[in-house]
Formats: sequence, C-alpha cells, structure tokens
Amino acid sequence: MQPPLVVLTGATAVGKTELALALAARLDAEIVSADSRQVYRYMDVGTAKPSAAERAAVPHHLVDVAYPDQPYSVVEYQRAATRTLAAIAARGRPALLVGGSPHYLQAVVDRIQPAGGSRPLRAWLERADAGDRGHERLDAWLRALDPEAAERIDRQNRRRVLRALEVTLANGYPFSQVGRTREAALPATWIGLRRPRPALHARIGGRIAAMLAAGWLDEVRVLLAMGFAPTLPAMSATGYREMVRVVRGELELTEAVTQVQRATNAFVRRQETWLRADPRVHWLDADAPNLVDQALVAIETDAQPAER
RNA sequence: GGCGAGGUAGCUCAGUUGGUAGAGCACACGACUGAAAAUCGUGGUGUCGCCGGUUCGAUUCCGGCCCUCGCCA
Repeated sequence: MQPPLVVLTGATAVGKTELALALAARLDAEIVSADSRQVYRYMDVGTAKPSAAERAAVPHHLVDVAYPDQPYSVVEYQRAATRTLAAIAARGRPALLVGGSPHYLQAVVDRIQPAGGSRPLRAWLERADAGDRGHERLDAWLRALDPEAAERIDRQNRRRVLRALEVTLANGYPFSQVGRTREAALPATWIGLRRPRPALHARIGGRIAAMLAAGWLDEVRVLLAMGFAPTLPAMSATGYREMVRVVRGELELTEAVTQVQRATNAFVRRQETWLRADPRVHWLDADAPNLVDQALVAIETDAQPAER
C-alpha cells in the first residue's frame, strides 16, 4: 500500500510545527515544508523556521533551498516538492506536508499546471504599465485578447492583470483557459489546525516578542549587509520591511511591533479564507488535549479503502 | 487656581451655515493557477463627554458641570 500523504495546515502561529513533530515521530514520517518564505536562506528568525534541533530530530525538506535574491515561485516549489514526495515514498515512509501557504499546498496536492511565462516580457509589461496611460492601454489590450480574464480580474490588481497578459502573449492561448483541464489530485488527508482569533492574535504577539528576543533585528542587519535589497520578493515576508525601517532608524520599534502584529493578523485572515473553502480539511482545535490522537484517527480513517 | 485648546467608530481625526455623521488604520468577509507571508475587492461596527435651555427638530447654538492636554501661577 502507498504510504500516506498527510497535509498539515492552518494559520500562522497556530501550532503546526509542534503537531508536525509529534505526528512525524508517531508515523515515522518525513516533513516537507509548504512555506513560501522558509525556503529562503538567512531568513530564519522572522519566518519562524523550525530550529536546528527540530530539524535534526525529523528530516525537514524544502527549507533553505533558495537565496533571498533568487526568483522562487510556486513553480519551483511545485517541482521540488513533487520530487521530494516521490523520494520519500520510495523510502517507504509517510510524508507530512506542513505549512501555511495554501497556494503552495494546492500546487502540489492538486497538481496545478501553471502556464508558462516570460520574465523579459513581464519586465516589459511592468514598464508599460507604469507609463503614461499604461493601465488603460494594457487593460484594453487584455480585454481584446482575453475578455474573460479581463472580466474576472480586478483592474486595480495590476499584478494579476499583467500576469494574464504575460501568459496570453507568451503562450498564445488565453490566460482564462489555464487550469481548465487538470489531473486528479493526490490522495491525502488534510488536517487543519484552528484556534479562536483572539487567542491566535495573542500568540502572534508573543511570537513577535520572541523573534525580537531571538535577534530578528540582527538578522535583518545581516541580510542588508549581505546586499539583499528590502524590495526583493523574499523580503516581502511579513515584518521584514518594518524591521528594515527600524534598523535604519526610520521607525520606532514599538510602532513597528504594532504594524507587524496587524500585518500578521491580516495574513491569518487571508490564509483562513483560502483554507475554509477547501472541503477536504479536517479541522482540529489546536488546544485539544488529545490533539495528536485526533489527528491519527483522521489519518487512519482516510486510509481505510473505500467500499466499492 | 487663571488662560488657551480639545472631548465624534477600537485608534488617529474630519464634518454637520441646526434635519441623528465619514475618512484612514484596526476588525470582519471574499477573490486568487509563475512575487501567494504577495496582490486586489467588499463591509461602518457610533448615547457625536454629561445635565439642562432655545427650537418642530440639537452631535451642531447657549449655559453649567466633568475629563484630557498645553501654558501661566
């Protein structure tokens, strides 16, 4: 029988890491991270990466696999994760896909097939968009090439308008056709951890304080000293921009903490919006005393061969 | 104690020439197929400090009181 694939997700700071380690021990599993910012080296404290001890206890994959100035997206992640899952399966061990990046999770489990693109074309589009009446012209262009995408994408969302144009122009088929056919999703047990918002917000506050105590500001100083620009996508991870401003003396630390707390709360909302819509998720209360057992029951139940 | 400024949403504030009020942020909800911890959309949640007066009607005008901040004692 195929070793099981277990997805463990939930909002940031809900307690995924702890449960993942416990489950990995019980199942003799390996952990594959599904976190869009923990892939970057040198960004340890602010992304709440698992500790060296935790990584020594259980193999963790797809953490520290890119440099902060290296373009890294769902596509790179999807390729790497798919390869990693196959390798773990070949070892006969179960895999725990753990993370709070829903897009990354679905890319792997649902085998999404992103359309190709062209970085030079994208750069050209970005320049055109910033130019005189750029928005208008590009909107009209997209409307002509792919009316359906133009209808669906909010014009204010320039990033997505540009991406739709990029795909349509680079591939010769409309962006709105992407994903029309898809392969069957990988069989997996989805476990989602949840916690009441007020409790989660309080934990986030505690985590921010802990990150600062663990040297978050120094980490940011080092990143800057290594020449990584604050404008890099990697540095768009929650809190880094604010920490950069603190390091530069442009922002009071207490004010920065408030802003980071709020930004993290907002991130939680987006994560939960996405995850709520997925009917596969078995939601477990992160405070449940028998949490590990509940998770194991969910996994075993899913593993029963379906009656036919 | 005197003078001045101010008390309006969770916060910072705007406003109503008298007809029970609105921005940003917070918060909540949603979208999402190559930056996704990104990017974008929707939603006002309120004894307008308290008591009284004028008025058809007061958050708005008048009086008193309470509170906050600043300056002077």
